Amino acid sequence: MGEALKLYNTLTREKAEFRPIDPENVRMYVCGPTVYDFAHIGNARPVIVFDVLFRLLRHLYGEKHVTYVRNITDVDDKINARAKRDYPDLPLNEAIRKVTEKTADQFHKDIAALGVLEPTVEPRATEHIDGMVAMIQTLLDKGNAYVAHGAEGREVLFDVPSMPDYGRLSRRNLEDQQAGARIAVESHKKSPADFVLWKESAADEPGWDGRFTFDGKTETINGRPGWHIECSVMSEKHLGETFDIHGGGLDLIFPHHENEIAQSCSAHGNHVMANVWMHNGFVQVEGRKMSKSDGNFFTIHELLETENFGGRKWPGEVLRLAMLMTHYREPIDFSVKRLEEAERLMARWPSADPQGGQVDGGVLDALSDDLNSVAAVQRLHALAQEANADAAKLPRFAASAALLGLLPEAREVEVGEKAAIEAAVAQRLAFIRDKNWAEADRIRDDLASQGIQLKDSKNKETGERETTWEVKR
RNA sequence: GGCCUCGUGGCGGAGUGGUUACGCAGAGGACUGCAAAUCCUUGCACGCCGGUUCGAUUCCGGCCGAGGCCUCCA
Repeated sequence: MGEALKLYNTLTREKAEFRPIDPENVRMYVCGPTVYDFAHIGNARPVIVFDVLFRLLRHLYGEKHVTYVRNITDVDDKINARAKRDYPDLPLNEAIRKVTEKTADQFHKDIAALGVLEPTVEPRATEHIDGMVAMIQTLLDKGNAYVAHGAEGREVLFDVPSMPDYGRLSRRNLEDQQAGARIAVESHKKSPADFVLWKESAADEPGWDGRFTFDGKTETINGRPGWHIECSVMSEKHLGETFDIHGGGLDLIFPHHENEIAQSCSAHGNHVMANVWMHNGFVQVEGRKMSKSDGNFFTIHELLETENFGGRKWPGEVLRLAMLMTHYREPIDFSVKRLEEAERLMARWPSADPQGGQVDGGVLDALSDDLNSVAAVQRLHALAQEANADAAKLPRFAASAALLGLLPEAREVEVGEKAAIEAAVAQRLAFIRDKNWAEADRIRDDLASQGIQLKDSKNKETGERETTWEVKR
């Protein structure tokens, strides 16, 4: 038996053994994209990291015993702005639907190319408006929320001081934050840290009828939800009030995850939303965080399909491997050199069928140590070399690579094609015997352009040249 | 100003109180008509200053540097 799974928990800042609440149903929630624009490679990182964790959990607890929820945020003011810009002639709701559908489709296409499995559930914010209204009402009823008049209409705000544990995840103490911080003073808030749960919409903004009872009266506020409430509602709906793992990028610790905890725990009257909180580090460009607001980003799509990065396109599996060559909590400096190294490494890996193969214990132990994909990849590379030398070791390599989602998919070679290749190889050997190098090399180049890699060696006994071949990915 | 993370050779990165992984790239060699692949050999490091210690890259303290969060953000 291998090592027990250990995970680093942002809540405790310690690595500890993972014990699921219910091994029959291990539950994980990861914050997904806001669909208003192409996802960049920094957005891809949590998707890949938690995909590896998802695969590992399925391996450890069984495919049917893991529920992975990754949401799609399709309510957001950035989406509204994009809709107005891109479809000025359409009614707003229609324009918004166009933006979110198009962007979500692109996202799915992009991450599929990165070898990411579909989550068990992929809920959308717009499908959970009723749940949000209900949770907000609960917070109003319990005295954790209040209604105030902001600059753009009425707002339902979360009353941060009503939550004694607030700041536990991010280790912030609100008083100490104030000095030097860029917090805009908004006088309608009782406390500067209070955040929006529901915001009244103007006529040209999308809105839903939220019926709330507060201050002894019931009113309908046509509005839209704040960013944080959706995750509290969707995680509760699909995973329950308390679940095992909540993940996302480092920048979500505060305020997003802190606020989720405040909402969920206040609404549920408990102290734990998720037992383990995991956060991945950033993808950086020249030592700086890659972000849309700074404009220093590359989209997944342009890496896959254009020649904007390093003057060429990059296969999804190379991007995935490049990502896994650094531990998920460390920053990654994204560079051409890094992608090239990943590609070189992978080029030496055999392709094989993972069916029936046993996952290597070393790979499993590495992943079990807080998802140490670096050590896992190194072990995988060693397994690849063993498999290259001894075909009996192929299944182990293949099964291990599949656990990381890095299994090279060999192109199927049909019987007819195989015969043609072998004929060409024989013909080339004949040309070589005649020292007709030009023709021999032409065949070699020809096959290479079809993705067939030739490997020459010398027979030890006879001294004759022998040529084997394989399908390159 | 508050809070957090990090600092190992060209790059990616392990690890340990005392023999300094490993991979990639580089160099040299074997093999080859030339390549590719493969094999062998090889150079290069632990941010700085103190302390503890027989001995510290590893423990403690300080410093310097980098990055992040405190505003939308994976």
